[in-house]
Amino acid sequence: MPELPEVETVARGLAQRALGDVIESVWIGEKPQPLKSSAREIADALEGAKIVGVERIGKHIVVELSKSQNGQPSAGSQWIVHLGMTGSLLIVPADAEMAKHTHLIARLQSGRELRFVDPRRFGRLAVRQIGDDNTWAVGREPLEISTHDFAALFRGRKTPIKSALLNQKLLRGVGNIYADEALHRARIRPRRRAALLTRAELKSLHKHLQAVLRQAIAAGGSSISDYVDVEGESGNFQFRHRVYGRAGKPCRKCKGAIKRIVIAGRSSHYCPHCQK
DNA sequence: ACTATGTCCTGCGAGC
DNA sequence: TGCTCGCAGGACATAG
Repeated sequence: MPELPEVETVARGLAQRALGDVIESVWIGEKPQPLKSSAREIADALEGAKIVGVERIGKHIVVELSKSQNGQPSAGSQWIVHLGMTGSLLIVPADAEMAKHTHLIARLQSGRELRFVDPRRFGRLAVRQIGDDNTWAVGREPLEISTHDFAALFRGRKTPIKSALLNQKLLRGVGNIYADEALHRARIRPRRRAALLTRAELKSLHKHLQAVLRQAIAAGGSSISDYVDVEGESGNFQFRHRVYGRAGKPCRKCKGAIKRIVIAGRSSHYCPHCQK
């Protein structure tokens, strides 16, 4: 499922392949749509707009749009895409077959199409004008936060460290896979109360979280479920998972069995020997 | 203010 | 083989 590294991969791919292209027209599917803004608002913002930037904020892809009306550049807007669990943004030839669960098609001036496909419909699409409230962009970026600020996030929190890592209001972009992987690398059990971690443990967690996210980005993300990048390519980081999805399998460090437990309704994987 | 839990949604795999 | 059932989980709503 798309977490920070996967969303970063998609955003980079989109920037590489679609920057400067113009959206000529937009088709949005019927049925309950995975939309935050209305279909009308989205179509109005996208049609005739040039893609002038793509960035990632947490798990959101932000597509910067620019329109000119009567030669005058109008105020910029942003198309915000959250992939949910199973969403993908794909750039395909216009004659490519339409995949099941395609919810939006943006026809590009270059002749290609940008399509949003999401079987489980946990994904969300929205548009906003520059200057609109951006209260959705809360939380700190895990790859930018200092060790000191990172440690401060967990002060006084009784919740398990695993849950705290998943809380997007604290850190944005960390999901179930990378929370488990970072905790294993930092040798911390997922159920430990966040506030009770030692300074050394928090320092280690900060270091390993950043490292695992960077390695995953370099590997094009983890293709669990149906994650693929804009060209439909899978990532490779799933082969380097040490705990996620490896319940019962031997720990790569100590050979003991990886355990699976449920924390706040989320599956959590760890090594009882290596993690304290 | 914080924490815990239920809900959404569909595909897939286990089990019979 | 063909069916049912439970699980997967990010964000949000709701309850405590």
